[in-house]
Amino acid sequence: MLQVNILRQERDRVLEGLRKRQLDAAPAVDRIIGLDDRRKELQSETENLLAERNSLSKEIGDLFKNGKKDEANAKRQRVSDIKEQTGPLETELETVKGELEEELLQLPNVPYHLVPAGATPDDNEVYRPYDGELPRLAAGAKPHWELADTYGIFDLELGVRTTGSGFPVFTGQGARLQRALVNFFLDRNTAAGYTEYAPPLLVNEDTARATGQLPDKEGQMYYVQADDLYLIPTAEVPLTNLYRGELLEPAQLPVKMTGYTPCFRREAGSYGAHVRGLNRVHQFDKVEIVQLALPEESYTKLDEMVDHVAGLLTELELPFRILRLCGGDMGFTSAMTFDFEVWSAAQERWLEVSSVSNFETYQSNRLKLRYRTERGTELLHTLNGSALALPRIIAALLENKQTDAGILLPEVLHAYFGKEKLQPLRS
RNA sequence: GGAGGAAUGGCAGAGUGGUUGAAUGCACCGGUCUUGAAAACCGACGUACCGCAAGGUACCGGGGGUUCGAAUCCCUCUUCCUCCGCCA
Repeated sequence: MLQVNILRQERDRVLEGLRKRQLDAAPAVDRIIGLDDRRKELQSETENLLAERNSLSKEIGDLFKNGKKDEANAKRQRVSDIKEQTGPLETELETVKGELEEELLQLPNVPYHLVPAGATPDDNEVYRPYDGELPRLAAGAKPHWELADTYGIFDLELGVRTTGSGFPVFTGQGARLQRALVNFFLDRNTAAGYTEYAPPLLVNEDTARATGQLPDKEGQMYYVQADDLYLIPTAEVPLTNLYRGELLEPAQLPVKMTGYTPCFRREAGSYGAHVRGLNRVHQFDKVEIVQLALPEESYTKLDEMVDHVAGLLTELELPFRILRLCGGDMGFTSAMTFDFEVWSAAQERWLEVSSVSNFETYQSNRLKLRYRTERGTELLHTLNGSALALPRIIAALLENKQTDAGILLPEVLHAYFGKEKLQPLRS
C-alpha cells in the first residue's frame, strides 16, 4: 500500500511511474488526497471536542471532591452536549478512513526508475541473456511429462484420483529428487546467511492482506471457510509476516530468511498446451528467500539475491536467462522484479523458475514494519525471491539432461540424491 | 471438546473508576567519576495521528458498552497457562 504523504509530495513521480503499468492513476490519486484532506479535517474537529471533554471531566472531578455539586452538574451537561456532537463526527471519520484505505488498496506499487514501461511479457527487458549456445537434444527428445512416465517421476492421474487436476503425485526417484533439491536449496540459502524457517501453510486474513495477496489475488488463494484461513500461495506470505508490526534497530538489519513450503494456487482459468505436465500446477514445492533491508541498501540486496539465485541455476547446470519485467507484467506489489527463465530444450521454450522482487515500502506500510533512525522511525524495504521453485526445475532437469543412458543429474546433486542419474522404470 | 486462571511499556512487574501514558526494577542511551572498564551516582528513555508551533488526540490483547470521566466496571471475541478428555 502506498503512503498518502508520498502521493502528496511526489505526485508527478508516482503518476509517471504508474504509467509504466499502463495505468492512469491521476483520478485515484486525487480522490485519495481529497479523502485524506477530509480525514484531517474531521480528525481535528473531533479531537478538539474530545480535548474539551477531557478537561471538563477533570474539573468535574475536582468540583465533586470539593462538594460543589451544582457547578459540577452544569459542566456535566456541557460534556453531554459534546458527546452528541462527537458521535456523528467519529462515525464519519471512520467511514472516510475506510474509503481512503479502500482506494489505497486498489493502487499498485510504483515501478522503480529502471523498470521499462510496457504492457505484456513481450516488453520485458532481457537483463542477462544466456551467454552460450542453447543446448540441442538428439532427435526424439521427450518433454518432461513423457519422461515422467518412463522414469516414474510423477503421476498426474494419481493426483486426479486423490484430489483433482494439477496436483501431481511425485513417486519413487521423483519424490527423492524433489527432496534432494529442497535440501540443496536450503543448504545454499543458509550458507548465504538466510535463517531457515518452517512456517505455517495456512494464514489468516491480516497476514494475507499485509503482503498484498488480499485484496489483489483473492481468487487465486485456496480459502478454508470453516476457520477463515487461506492456504499460502508462497512462503513469502508467512515469512514476511513474521516481522509484522516490528520496530527494528538498524543493527538487526538486514533480516534474511529462507523457508521451504508447499505452495497452493488456484490458477483459475489457466488451461492449454503450455500448462501440460509440471508447467502449471495447483500445488508445488518452493524454497523462498526473504530480506528486510534498509531503504538505501535494498537495491544492493536485490542484486545480491539475483546473483544468489543465478548461482543456484549455474550449479544445476541449467541454461538460464534473467528478465527485468516491464511495468505491465510486474506483480501488483512489486517495485522491480527479475524473472529467471530456464531453457527447456525439449519444449523449446523458456520456463519461469524464479521471481526476485523489491517491494520497497509497499508491503512494510501494511505490515507496519519499521526501523529506528536518529529522527524517528522509517518503513523498511521488503524483498523476496524463489530459490527455487521445484516443478519447473525438475522439468528442465529431466528434459535437458536426457541421454540414451538415462537422465544425468548435475554433479552438485550427487551428494543429495545418492546416484548420478535417474534410471528408467523396468517395464 | 470440558473446567479454571491470565493478557499492562524492550523484559519483569505494580496499579479495581478522577492530575495514570501508566509506580518500581532490569535493559538500552547520554553524562559524572575512572588510565580504561566495572560499580556507584545524575539525566533521558513508547508508538501513531492532527498541528507552523504551542500543544492536542488515541493506544494497558481485539471489538462493543456503562459513566461527566475507564488500564480499572459490564458484554463479547482472540490468545496463552493449568487440569481433564481425545489424538499424530
